[in-house]
Amino acid sequence: MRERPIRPSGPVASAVLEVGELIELLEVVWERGRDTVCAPPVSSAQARVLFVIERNEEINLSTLGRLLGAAPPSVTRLCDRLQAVGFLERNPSPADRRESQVRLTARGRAYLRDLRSRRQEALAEAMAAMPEASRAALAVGLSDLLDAVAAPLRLPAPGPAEGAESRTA
Amino acid sequence: MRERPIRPSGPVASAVLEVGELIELLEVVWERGRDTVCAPPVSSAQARVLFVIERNEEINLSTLGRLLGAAPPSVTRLCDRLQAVGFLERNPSPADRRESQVRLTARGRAYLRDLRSRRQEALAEAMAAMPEASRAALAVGLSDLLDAVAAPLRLPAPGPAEGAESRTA
DNA sequence: TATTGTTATACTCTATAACTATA
DNA sequence: TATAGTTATAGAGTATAACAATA
Repeated sequence: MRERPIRPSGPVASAVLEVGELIELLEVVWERGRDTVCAPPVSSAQARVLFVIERNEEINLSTLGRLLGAAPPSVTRLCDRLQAVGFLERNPSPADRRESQVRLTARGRAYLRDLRSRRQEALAEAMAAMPEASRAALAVGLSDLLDAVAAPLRLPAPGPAEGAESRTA
Repeated sequence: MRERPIRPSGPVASAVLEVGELIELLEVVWERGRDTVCAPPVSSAQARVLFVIERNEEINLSTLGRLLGAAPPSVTRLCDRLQAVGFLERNPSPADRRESQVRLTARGRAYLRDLRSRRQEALAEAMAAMPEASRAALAVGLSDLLDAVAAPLRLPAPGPAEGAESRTA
C-alpha cells in the first residue's frame, strides 16, 4: 500500500530527495549550457572519458569501458577522436600485446584544467544567488557525498604493491 | 603565477569547488548507471524534455527548445518519440495556429514518478556510505542550491494574471 | 577456447539549411 | 517579412554482431 517506496522522514531522507532533485536539474541545466561550459572540441561523452582516465592512468580499453559503462566499440571510437585531437595516447601494453593502455597527454590535462576553470566560474555565478550560510553548510556535507559518488569510478584495489596483475574480472 | 585560476579561500569557495567536482562525478556515474536508473523506453535527452515540460506545462515547442538549449528540429524529433510512447500530447494553440502546446500525459507523469523512485533508491544506497552528520549538513544547504540551479529553467514571469501573452522573446 | 580490440551496421541525438503554414 | 514547426541531410554517440590478433 506504500505509494512512495522511499520516504522515511528526517534530514537523511531529505538529503537523498534533494540530491536526487539536484541531479535532475543539473541533467537539464548543465547539458543546456554545454557551449558555455564544456567548450567543444570535446563532447560530453568524450569529457567522461577524460575524467575516468585522469582517475585511472594507464588502464586498458576494456577496463575503461567497464568504468564508463560503455560497450567496447563506443570506447574505441571515443578514444579515436580524443587521440586525434591529441588529448590522449594509446600505447601497447608491455605485459599483454592484445591490450592498449591509454594515458592523458599534456594537452589533455591542460584541457581539463581549462574546462574546470570555466565551469567553476559558471557555478560561482549561479551560487552567488545562495545565502552565504547555505553555501557554508553545503560545503560541510559535500566532501563525504563526493566520496560516496566517486566510489564506483575506482577499480576495486588492483593489488597495491604487485605491479601489474591486470584483474579485469 | 597562479596555477589554479579560481581558488579563493573560505567555505563559499570550497562549496563551489566541491559542487563542481560533484557535477563532474555525476556526469560520469549517473550516465553510466542509466540502465539501472533511467530505464529505457526513454533516453536521457527525452528525460530532459519531460523534466522541463513538467515544470512548464503547456509551453510551445520553441519555448521548450529555448529552455532545453536545443535547436527546433531536435525538439520536434524528441517530442515525436515521446508522443509515440504516449508520454506527452501536442495540442494546437487556441491563440496562434502556428503553435503546438505540449503537455505531459498521465502515463508521462507515471513514468516520472517511477523514474524518481528508482533513482532515489540508487542514491540512498550510495549515500548510505556517508556519515549521518554529513547527510544532515548537506540537507541544510541543498535547498538553496536547488533554487540557484533551477533558476534558468523557469520562464521570466510570463504575466501572472494575463492569460496567454505568449512572450517567447 | 577466452579475451582485447577493431570494423560493420543500425538507431538516436544534434545541428544547419530548406521548406510549409500562419501572422 | 517574420515566426512556429517540420523535413532533409550530415556528424557523433551508442549498441549488437562479426572479425582479427593474442593468450
